[in-house]
Amino acid sequence: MTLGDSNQPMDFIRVAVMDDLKAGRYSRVHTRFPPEPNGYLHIGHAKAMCIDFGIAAEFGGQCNLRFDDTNPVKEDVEYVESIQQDIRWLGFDWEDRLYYASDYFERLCEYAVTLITKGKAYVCDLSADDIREYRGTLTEPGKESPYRNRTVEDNLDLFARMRAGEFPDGSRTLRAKIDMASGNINLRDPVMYRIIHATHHRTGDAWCVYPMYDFAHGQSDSIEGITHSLCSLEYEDHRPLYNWYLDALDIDRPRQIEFARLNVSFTVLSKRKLLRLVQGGHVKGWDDPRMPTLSGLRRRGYTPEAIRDFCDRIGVAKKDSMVDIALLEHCLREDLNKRAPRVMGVLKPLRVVIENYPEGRVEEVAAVNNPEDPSAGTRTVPFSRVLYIEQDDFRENPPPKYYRFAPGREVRLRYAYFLKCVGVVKDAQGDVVELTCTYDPATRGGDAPDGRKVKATIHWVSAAHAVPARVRLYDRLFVKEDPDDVDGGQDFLENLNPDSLEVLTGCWVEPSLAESKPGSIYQFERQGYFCLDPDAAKGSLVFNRAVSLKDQWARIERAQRVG
RNA sequence: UGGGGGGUCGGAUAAGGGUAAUCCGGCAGACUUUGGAUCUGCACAUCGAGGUUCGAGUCCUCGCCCCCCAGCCA
Repeated sequence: MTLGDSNQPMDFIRVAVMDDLKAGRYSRVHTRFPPEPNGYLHIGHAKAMCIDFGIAAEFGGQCNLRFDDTNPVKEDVEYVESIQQDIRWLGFDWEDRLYYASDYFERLCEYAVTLITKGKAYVCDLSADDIREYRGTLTEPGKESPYRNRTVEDNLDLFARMRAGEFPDGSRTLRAKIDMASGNINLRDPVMYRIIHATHHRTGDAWCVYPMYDFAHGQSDSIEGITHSLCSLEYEDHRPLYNWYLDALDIDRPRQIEFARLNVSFTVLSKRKLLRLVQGGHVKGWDDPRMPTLSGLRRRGYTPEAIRDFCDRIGVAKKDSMVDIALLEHCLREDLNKRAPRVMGVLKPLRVVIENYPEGRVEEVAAVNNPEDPSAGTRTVPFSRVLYIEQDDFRENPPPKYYRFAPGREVRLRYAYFLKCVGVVKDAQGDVVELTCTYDPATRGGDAPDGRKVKATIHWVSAAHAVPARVRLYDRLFVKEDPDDVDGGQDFLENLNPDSLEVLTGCWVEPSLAESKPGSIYQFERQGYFCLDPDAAKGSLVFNRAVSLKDQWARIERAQRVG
C-alpha cells in the first residue's frame, strides 16, 4: 500500500502514525520487531512483523530487528538463527539494523546508576516470596520494602557489588522507587535488575546482573530512535512504567501503540504451549507441518505470499479475536492456484485393466501444467493398458449425485480417453480390487467426436510408469476451535486431534515427479496442494499435503448423511 | 470490591452525525476435460436502557458482558 493513492481503509495504528506525522510529533517513522530468542516464530509473529515492517515501509521509514535477550537462562543461539531465517523467508529485511538488548547492557547499567543517584532506585534485600507478599493484591495496596530508604551511597555501593558478583542469585534486586499503592501493579516498585549467575549466549560471563525486560525495552527503543513502538495488548499496563523510566532518565520517548495479538481457530499460538507440544512428543518438532510455526508452515507447503496476504486480510484492531483457520487455508489455495504446477497422483490406488488396449503399447498424452497460467506450458504423461485410479472415484453402488465411476458407467480419464467399466474383480473378502474396463480409441485427448458427454473426469497414473510415494495427510491439530475450551482440571492437550496425521504408503505419482526437489509444491489434480518433504530421498518421495482442494462432493455427502 | 483495555452479520475488518460495506465461511445456481478455479444470487450484525439530534454504530448518561495485570518471564 502506498499512502495517499489508496482508498483502502487504514487501521487505527496507521491513522495514529499518520496523525503524528501531520501534527509534527515525529518527523519520520522508525519501528522495530523485538522477538525474544527463546522459541520459534509463529503465525502470530508474522502478524506483528507485517505491522512493524509493513508500516515502516509504507511511511518511508525503517524497521529494526532487535532481540530482547535479557534473560540468559531461557535464550539460545539456536533461536536467534531460526528467527532470522524465518523473517527473511517471510520477505522482510532489517538491512544492517540487527540489534540486541544485550548490546545495551553497559548503557542500561549506567541508566540504573543514574536512577539510584537521583534517589529513584534502591537495592532491596527482600526474597522473591517477600517481594510478592509486600506487593499487595489487585484490590489492596502493597507495603513499602524496609530497604526502600537506603542512602544513595549505600545503594550505589550495593549495586556495584551486585554487579561484581559478590552476592548469590536471588539475594538482592535493584528496584525502582515508584508507588506501592498504585492501582497499576507494575508501578509498585518494580524490579529493574536481578542477579543471575548464568552464561549469556552473547555476552558470555561478563554479567551476573541482568535487566528486566521492562527496564530494557523502552530504553532500547529510545537508544535506537524508535518513533513508534508497536506491541500487543498485554503491554498496555506497562506503558506507564516505560514512560516513567524514560522521563526519569530524560531521554526520548517513542509512542507505544498496542494491538490485539492473533488467535487462530483449531491451533495454539503461545510459545509455552508450542514448547509443550514439542517436548511432549505430540508433534515431531518445531517444524512439524502441523505446527503454526513459520518453519512448520513452510514445511507444510505454505508460501510467504500466502501468509502475508493472510496478515493483510485479518486487519489490526484492539478487540480480542479468533480468526478462522479457513481464511489461512483460503489464502494458501488462492496463491497456489495461480502458481502450483498440476500433476496427477493416486493416493489410494485401485487397479484398472483396459481390456481392449493393446498389451505393451504406451502413448504419451499431453497435459496442461497449469490452466491458470498458460506460460507454464504442457508436459507429457505416459498412458498404457494397466492404470491406477483413486479408490474414491469408484462406487459399486453409486449414491445419488455421485457422478464418478461405477459399473457400466463411462467417465473421462483426464487428458486421455473415455473409459467404461465393464467388470469388477473382488478378493475373498468381497472387496473390489480391480476394475475391468474398455476405452474408446476415438476419444483420445478427452473429447468424443460424436459429441457424447460424460459427467466426470478422473485422474490416473500408468501402473508401469508411475513412481511410488508416501503421502502425509495433515488435518487440524486440535478438534476444538478453541483448544483451551476444556473442563476444569484438564488442559489444551485434551483437545488434540488424534487424526491430525494420516500416513499413506503405496501411493503412485506420475513420472515427471521423480526428480522434484524438496520444498517444491504441486497441485495433485482434484486433491490438493502437496509439498515435497526434506525427508524424501532419491527414489523415495514423501509429500506433505498443505491443504486440500475445496471438495463439493464431500459437502454433498455430508449433507446426505445428515439429511 | 483496584488498575488497564474491549464489545458491528457465524468469523475477521470498514463506516469518525447522513444508504451499515468488504473478505472468509454457509446456502443456492451458472459454467467446467480438476465436483478445482471462475461467475451470479441469497441469508445473517451495531451488548442493553435512557438521552441529545431532523437524523446515532458514531455524541452524553447509566448498566451488562468479555479480556489483561499480583514473575527476580517477555
